[in-house]
Amino acid sequence: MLKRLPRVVREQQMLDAAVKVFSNRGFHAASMDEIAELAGISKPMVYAYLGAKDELFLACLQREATRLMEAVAGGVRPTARPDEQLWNGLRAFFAFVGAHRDGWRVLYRQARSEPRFAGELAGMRARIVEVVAALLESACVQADLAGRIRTPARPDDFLAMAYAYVGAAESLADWLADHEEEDPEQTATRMMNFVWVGADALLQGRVWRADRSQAG
Amino acid sequence: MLKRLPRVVREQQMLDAAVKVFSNRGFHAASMDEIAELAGISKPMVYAYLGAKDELFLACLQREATRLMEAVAGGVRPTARPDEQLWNGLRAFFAFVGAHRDGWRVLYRQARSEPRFAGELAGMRARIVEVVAALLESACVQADLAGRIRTPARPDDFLAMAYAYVGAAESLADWLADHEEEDPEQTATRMMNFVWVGADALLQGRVWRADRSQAG
DNA sequence: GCGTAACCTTACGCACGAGTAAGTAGGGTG
DNA sequence: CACCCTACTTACTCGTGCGTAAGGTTACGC
Repeated sequence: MLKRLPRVVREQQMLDAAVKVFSNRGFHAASMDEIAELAGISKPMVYAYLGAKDELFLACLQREATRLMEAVAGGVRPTARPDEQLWNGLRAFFAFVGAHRDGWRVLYRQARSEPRFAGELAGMRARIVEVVAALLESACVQADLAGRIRTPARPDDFLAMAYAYVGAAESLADWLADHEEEDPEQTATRMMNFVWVGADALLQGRVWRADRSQAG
Repeated sequence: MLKRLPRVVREQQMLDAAVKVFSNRGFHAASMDEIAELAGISKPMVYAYLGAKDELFLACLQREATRLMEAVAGGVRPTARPDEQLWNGLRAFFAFVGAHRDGWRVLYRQARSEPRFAGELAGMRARIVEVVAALLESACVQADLAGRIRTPARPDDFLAMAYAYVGAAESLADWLADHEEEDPEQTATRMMNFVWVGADALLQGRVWRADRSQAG
């Protein structure tokens, strides 16, 4: 009719449309017809290029996840101090989410609630948690050299802490995704305060216990 | 056939079954037939007692949310110190999630990803965030009386912090829901350390800034 | 200028699952 | 014992939406 476009271009248009529709409707309620229509193409083209609904969703997932990872990795200088690395990573992360709210909703909500894709996502997530845990450990080692550590931490503790931090970040990101007016930079600052001050205190061996308010 | 049971009993059986199926399959993929079968009853009974699929899901949501709220409220002594209140609340919260993993998955994942129910859930969540924010503020006032505060905090800061904490807790709870072996008590301890030590440091006016590692 | 391959369409089959109509059986009350 | 109300069933209708068969059209190589 109007324009005949090469495959690669159409594929991106389809993925754009799919991410939008999946984000707004949810995986099941999203219809292939609506995705096709929004992409300005007919349904069989979607099947021809990107396969059935599952495969299409996975393609969305992978594209968005890759973009996110690249954005974060691109924002971090590996030679910087741990807190600077964290700060730059968080800035890049929240900036990305702020700019790709639909993508984030697909990644974080849809993929998670569909048992079929939860595994795929859990894997990506686990990698991030490990990176954060490694960052914490490196910060800890650094602090140890400065002679500030009082409680030796076990690997599981780093992992659990990293899990909690990642969860907190996701939660803030999720909030950001639904609040058009929120500034990603400010969200990142909040997260950084939240994480670093707490982490620093923890790394100095301060521990909360049930019997008294604080020790260390 | 076998047993004729009073309505109230059947309703609970149906809700039990519905929570399980919604949790395992997701809202859309869950079929009324499967729910009915698992409840040991035929489909029209479900419609007769609890209405259409939407209403059934909402009924699940409300039952689980109410139970959760009651469990947490029952665990907290309002006269205790803020950190003790928090500790008891977290203990009750994680204990509940550990004991009702299916219910938690329905609340946290399904409701969230279905735009139709997201609003309902967001309301419940907002109430929790407000409670946590109030707890933080009361802790802050208490600290202020002790003359430890150096940076005056604005209401938005409490809210954002509360949001991050709630997100971290949800994230840990979500992890707990998927890990049969994890002990809820330990999860609560981790969260408490994470929250309280960080919060205490923040309340003492320690702030992270981009230019230097720390101030205060 | 003509084949052919890539791009693109309309129009359908078909399964699955929500919701219902119509009717059966048990147990309490007169 | 006749009544009736509540618990319960089988056996359907019908919409919705995934996936496809079969065919049309543009661009490009030779």
